[in-house]
Amino acid sequence: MEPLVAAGTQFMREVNAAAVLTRLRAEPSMSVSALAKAVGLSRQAVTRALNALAEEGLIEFGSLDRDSTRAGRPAQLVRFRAEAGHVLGVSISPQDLRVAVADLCGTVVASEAVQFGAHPSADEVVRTLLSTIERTLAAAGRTSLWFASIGTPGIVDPACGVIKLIPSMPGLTGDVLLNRLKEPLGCPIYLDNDVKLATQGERRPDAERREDSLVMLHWGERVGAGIVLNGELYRGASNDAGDIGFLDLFEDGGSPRSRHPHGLGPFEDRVGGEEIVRQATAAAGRAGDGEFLSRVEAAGERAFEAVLAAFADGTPAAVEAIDVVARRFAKGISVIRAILNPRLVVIGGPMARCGEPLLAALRRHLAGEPLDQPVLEVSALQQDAVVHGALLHSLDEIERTRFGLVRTPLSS
Amino acid sequence: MEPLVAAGTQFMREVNAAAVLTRLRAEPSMSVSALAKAVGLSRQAVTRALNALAEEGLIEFGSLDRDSTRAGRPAQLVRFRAEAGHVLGVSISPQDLRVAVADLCGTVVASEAVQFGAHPSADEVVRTLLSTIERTLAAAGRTSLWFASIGTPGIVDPACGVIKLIPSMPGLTGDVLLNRLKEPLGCPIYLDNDVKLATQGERRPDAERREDSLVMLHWGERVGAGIVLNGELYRGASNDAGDIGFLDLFEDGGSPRSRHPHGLGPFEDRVGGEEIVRQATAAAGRAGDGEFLSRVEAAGERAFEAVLAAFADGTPAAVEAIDVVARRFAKGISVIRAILNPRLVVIGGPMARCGEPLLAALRRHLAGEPLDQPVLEVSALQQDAVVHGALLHSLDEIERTRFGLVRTPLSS
DNA sequence: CAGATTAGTTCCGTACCATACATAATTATT
DNA sequence: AATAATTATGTATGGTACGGAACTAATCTG
Repeated sequence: MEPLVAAGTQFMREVNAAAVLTRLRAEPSMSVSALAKAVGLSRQAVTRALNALAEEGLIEFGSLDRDSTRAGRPAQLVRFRAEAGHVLGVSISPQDLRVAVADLCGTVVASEAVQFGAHPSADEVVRTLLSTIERTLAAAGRTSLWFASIGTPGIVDPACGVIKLIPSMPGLTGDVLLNRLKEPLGCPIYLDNDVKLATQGERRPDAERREDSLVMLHWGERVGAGIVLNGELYRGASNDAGDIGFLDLFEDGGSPRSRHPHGLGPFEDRVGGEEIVRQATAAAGRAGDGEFLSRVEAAGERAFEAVLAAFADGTPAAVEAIDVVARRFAKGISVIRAILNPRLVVIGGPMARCGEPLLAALRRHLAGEPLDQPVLEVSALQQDAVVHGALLHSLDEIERTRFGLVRTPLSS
Repeated sequence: MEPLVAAGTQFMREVNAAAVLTRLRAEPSMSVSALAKAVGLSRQAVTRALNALAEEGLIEFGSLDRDSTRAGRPAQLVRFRAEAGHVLGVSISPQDLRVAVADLCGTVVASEAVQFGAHPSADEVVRTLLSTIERTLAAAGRTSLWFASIGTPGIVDPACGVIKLIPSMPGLTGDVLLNRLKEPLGCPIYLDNDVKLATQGERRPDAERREDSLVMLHWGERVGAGIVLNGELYRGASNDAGDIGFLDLFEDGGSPRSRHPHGLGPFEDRVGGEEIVRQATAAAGRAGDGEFLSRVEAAGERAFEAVLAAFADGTPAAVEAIDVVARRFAKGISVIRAILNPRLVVIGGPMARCGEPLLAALRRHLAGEPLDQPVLEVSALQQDAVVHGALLHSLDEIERTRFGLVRTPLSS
């Protein structure tokens, strides 16, 4: 409800061009007359708009519609040129790097993933990123890049593109990433927390989006939530809404450990990767499963992944451990439910690999709750969730700034 | 971003009229030239828009600007006719009824409050409501009513104006209220839960509204929350977001009572009015304060209010009791903080009467939290919070439907 | 009282859209 | 095969809203 002003009649044309384009983007191709009928304008108004759009390269007049069985002069087909521009989605983590390029319809035209060695330096990350992006763009063909969205762990301020805190890759703190990518990419760059971007990727794509509400729970070594309400990401007053690692739900003093080991919050401490490993080894010790114990021991830093793999195999100690933390995690979900009442809760992050058995455990622990519980899912995209969310964010941004009504409004 | 279509040049005029009106509403009166400069249109365009608006009765050409010290022809002043229409705000509770009428600028021009006897019947409520509205409207003078918003306890579906569940006044269940008011009021009627309406009243009135986030915690016999995020009320997937009475934070089994007495949720059971009375009598028993005990006893159904009054007087047992529940309540706030990170938390409902001492207790219990905590306030409007929120909602609705850009768009 | 200054009004050209009519290309009918 | 019907496109005309320039109106200043 910004105070738009219709200064001059070209405003009208822009409104109509936006409407025509929006309608056309929903279809592979349409005739001018069909567009006019669908959009509610006269044919000639649509033609004018289409000419302007063709000038911009956003649409293309195709061949005649010879396939139609109907009588009469065949229609001139018009097509949205999805290849007129491309968007980039990037996911950065200490383990790997994922890059994808999509056209303006969201179709992924090229993607690549690169694994890092242990503890890559910031410079290595940036250089690998640049070369990977270059290769991916080359694979996508000669394209103009319109927007790039990048997800990283840690605390990010998307307004100025600055990484505030990133313990797993401290070298990326600040505007390093933005500065070194700005020139090579030559398009607006959006930086945000990976969980928040991934959450946007889980939104409903259809018309009901504005009504949608969902919470994505990243569950791994640490725990964090991305929150989408009324169809848009909610950030919170100081940009850390969804910091549920700091939920303090278990005051019964189950463990005598220090309050916040390694900077973990109370909830993470009771359901995160470290606790899962602890629970699993304890369970294995009770059951006398020396084979499993030594396997976890051998995994060293990757003990958590070893437990997850064992869970997939059905190893009893791992199953028992994950059931223990699932009970605690369910309590977190019930709290989120009471406050937010979301339609959907998606489990993402490493724990998503546990799949349906994990969901079953969570549902079991939630069964006694008095309120109706949200739909529970495991992220279908797994490791690609962040890249996917980043691509969708880029497309949203394009839609808002280039295809939307709010293109050249004069504000009062 | 609805697919608006500019069909015909009159669309342009409507957009411009809306812009002119929006600008004018921010000022007591303005000259045409000043408006043109402020809005970015030519003088003629503004004049045309003003003529149309004057036709509708929304503005008025006033006297010349004789106060101006500047040289030249004095300007013709234009004024927004706030008295062109009025809106109604109503609050219904089992104890009382509050009605207020405001003009289109939100200035309250008449209001009235009526106390009920114990347990009024639905018919009594409706009849009292009708006569009170009639008196209030009469006091406001000859006015046309544009919109009415009504807040009631219980579960309300605002989309269809139906009260789903209202244990304190079961006779109002269903569409009774809507049906009996529709004809006499002769304007759109909006029904919603009282806490949700009151919450909207606490939103920032300024331009930052779209960024604002706040939680209003109704704290009385029962506990519920209203949530405003990104400047708009958040309802949740099944319309019961903020049902924090059902938070289950205290699993240490402090009390051996049955799980959900009187339909109360676990959190309400540990911080609500009944528990406060229990704590207060227990404390008085320990301290041997027989005078206080008998005062509470004598209050009968109003024991909770007696304890609140005692707290205001500084009676030790009441202070002690409220400190106990404040500790528990603070835990609820910290959970809300971790998930939502709101800018502001407002305490409303009966407990708001405890004022600053209560806030001090809550802040004390929150001091140890690792995350920065939101601003804590007590509702300044107290019992008028719901009427105020209802008025604001009515005005918002008017702004959206009559003053906004989205007036007569053709949708595709 | 003349000139300066600011405000409001009138006229005209431009741009947009809608309606109506003419033309083009195809299918169905005779 | 010629003609009618159908559908899509292209072109002319009229109405309306905007902006700019020129003009009129009302006040102040010297």
